[in-house]
Amino acid sequence: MYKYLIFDTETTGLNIVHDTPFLFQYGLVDANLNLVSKHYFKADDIANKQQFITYLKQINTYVGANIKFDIHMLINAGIDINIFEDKNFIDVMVLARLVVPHDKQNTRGGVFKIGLKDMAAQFLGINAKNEERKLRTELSQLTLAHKQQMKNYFIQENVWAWNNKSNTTQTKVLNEIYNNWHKHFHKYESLADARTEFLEKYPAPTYADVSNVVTYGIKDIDLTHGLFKLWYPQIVVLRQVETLKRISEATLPLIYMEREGLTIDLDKVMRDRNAILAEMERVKLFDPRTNEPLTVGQHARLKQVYEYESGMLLKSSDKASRAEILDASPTARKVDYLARLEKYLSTYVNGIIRKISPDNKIYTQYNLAGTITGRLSSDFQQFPKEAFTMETGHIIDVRSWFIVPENATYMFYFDYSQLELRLQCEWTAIVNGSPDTNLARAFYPYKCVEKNGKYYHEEDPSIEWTPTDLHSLTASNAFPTIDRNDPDWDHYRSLGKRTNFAVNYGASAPKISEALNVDMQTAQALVDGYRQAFPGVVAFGKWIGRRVYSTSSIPNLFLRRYYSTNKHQLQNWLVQGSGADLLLMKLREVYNYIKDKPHWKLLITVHDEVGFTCANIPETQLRKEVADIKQILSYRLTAVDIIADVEYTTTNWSNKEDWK
DNA sequence: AGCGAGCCGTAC
DNA sequence: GACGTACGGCTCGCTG
Repeated sequence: MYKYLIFDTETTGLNIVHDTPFLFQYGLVDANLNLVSKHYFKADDIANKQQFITYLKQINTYVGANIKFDIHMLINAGIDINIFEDKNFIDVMVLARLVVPHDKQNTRGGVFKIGLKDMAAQFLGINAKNEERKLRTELSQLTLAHKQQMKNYFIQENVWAWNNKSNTTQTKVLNEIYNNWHKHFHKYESLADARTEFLEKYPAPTYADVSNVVTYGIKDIDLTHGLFKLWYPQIVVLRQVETLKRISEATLPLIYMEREGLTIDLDKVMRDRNAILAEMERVKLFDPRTNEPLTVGQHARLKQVYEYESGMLLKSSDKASRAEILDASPTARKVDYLARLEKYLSTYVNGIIRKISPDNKIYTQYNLAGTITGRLSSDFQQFPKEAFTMETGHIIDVRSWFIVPENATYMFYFDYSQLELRLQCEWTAIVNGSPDTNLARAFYPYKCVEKNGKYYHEEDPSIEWTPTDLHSLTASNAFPTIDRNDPDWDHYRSLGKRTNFAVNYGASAPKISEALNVDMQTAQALVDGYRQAFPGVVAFGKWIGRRVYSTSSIPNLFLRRYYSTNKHQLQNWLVQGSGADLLLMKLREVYNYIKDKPHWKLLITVHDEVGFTCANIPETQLRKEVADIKQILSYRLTAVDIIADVEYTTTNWSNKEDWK
């Protein structure tokens, strides 16, 4: 009788492993998508919880807004994770991405607001923002009171050393301690114990302490149902069934991955933090005109300073602009260094300290609806690859902080090789009937004749096949008079490489000129060199240009449809989105493979790579299973194969090396 | 004090 | 209209 179960939780916080729900809301929905009844119960209400679990078991399709988060909360509330095996997960945020016309989602410069309240306002005409505002206002009042209570506690415990200072100073100190402890704790060591004791005795207020949380929570069931009823039928109409199913099947693997977390070498993070703090203490920034202190974030003022020191007009204060006046501007040189220190301290060091759990792990959520193409997004996607050496010689290597967890021996990284280029090659084959020759020859001896185990170009058998050097090809087309043995060839090849990337992303000559800092004539030569090298890709673009006039949508290689007429962006979406859907599909397949092999655990995924931990198993078994996973991840297209390279480490992420 | 836009820097 | 997709931190201006 009930076909769909909508649920939502209100929780003590956002940590997917350590926070718990205090309120559960759910709704029962029949086959006609009508909401039959709504229910809620508190965490200690055993009888109602049992009833809810019965529904969880009976009903096969769950509906939610950011449903993965609520599944985590159900697990944290003690509900058996095995209940969720083989269920269907429908997330209204995912429905939005599949159903709302993509040109409408694509507010260039802005963001498509995908939060429940925003979508309810936009698509249901229901204004639920007031309830949310009321909730936030009340919580913020409770939090302010709690902050004052903390100060009083410090005074009472005789650890508050600022009574003789101005109110402004005291407020600043209190804010640093209360709101931004993860940034400032090194300045208040003598307070650390008292602060911990206070927070244990008097925990910070949460949504649980707010008066309207039940009405707020139950309203979310209505909003979620409203969007579900509006959009779910459209999934069939708009031919997104396969994609919704693929996303649903990737949901539980991602939940397991998210719960694994990343293990941090906190001691090393702290050592690096101290090194950065000391260096930032040494290198201070001042406005040369006034001697006032400056921070690297004051872009507008810094731009004035750069112009003052160099006598040149700049269009920005960013790294590229600084590069133009580096010799003339001491401040620009200082900012180059200081901005990097600041970035590493704020975003990586303090960011990890803010997020780290008592188990020395950091957790994240992979957003299934974060991108227009279908890529996952997460805050694990931008940890710097390169180490950076400070002027003191101290090396900051962010990826070295991520270590093999205690219950494992290895971390493995399966990284798709040239994923998007291969997908682009496949597209050229699909739309032109045969793949772009030079692109295909980068991957295999396409249109070659075999002789004695060697391959020779079909059109000129005197040329032996070697994988196309795509970047040199563009460069030699653009600069036909420059020989590959020229001492400056590396420079020209680098221009070719950057052009290939930029043009694949849709750049034309003006942007090439700007980005590569070459004149328009050179930029045009590079673009022409690209087009001469890859005529199949050019034809792919033209094909899209025709298709947008004849159909309302174009499917990617895994049948996710993009409802758009934007030829320029579609050319990228079809490639990037195909990679995204391949990854979603493969996450499920490797999940199925390791299901009966608990020594393997999903660890991380970033667009074209999947990471695992593995316990200490016999070498022959390990070799076989790594080969199996590599095989599962590979995918045979019509024109080219998608394959994964394998790397591993027994120490930390930075030390990973090729698996042989 | 809270919020949002804009800027910058990091990833694939 | 034209270098794609993201996320996080900081500053600044606006609002109440």
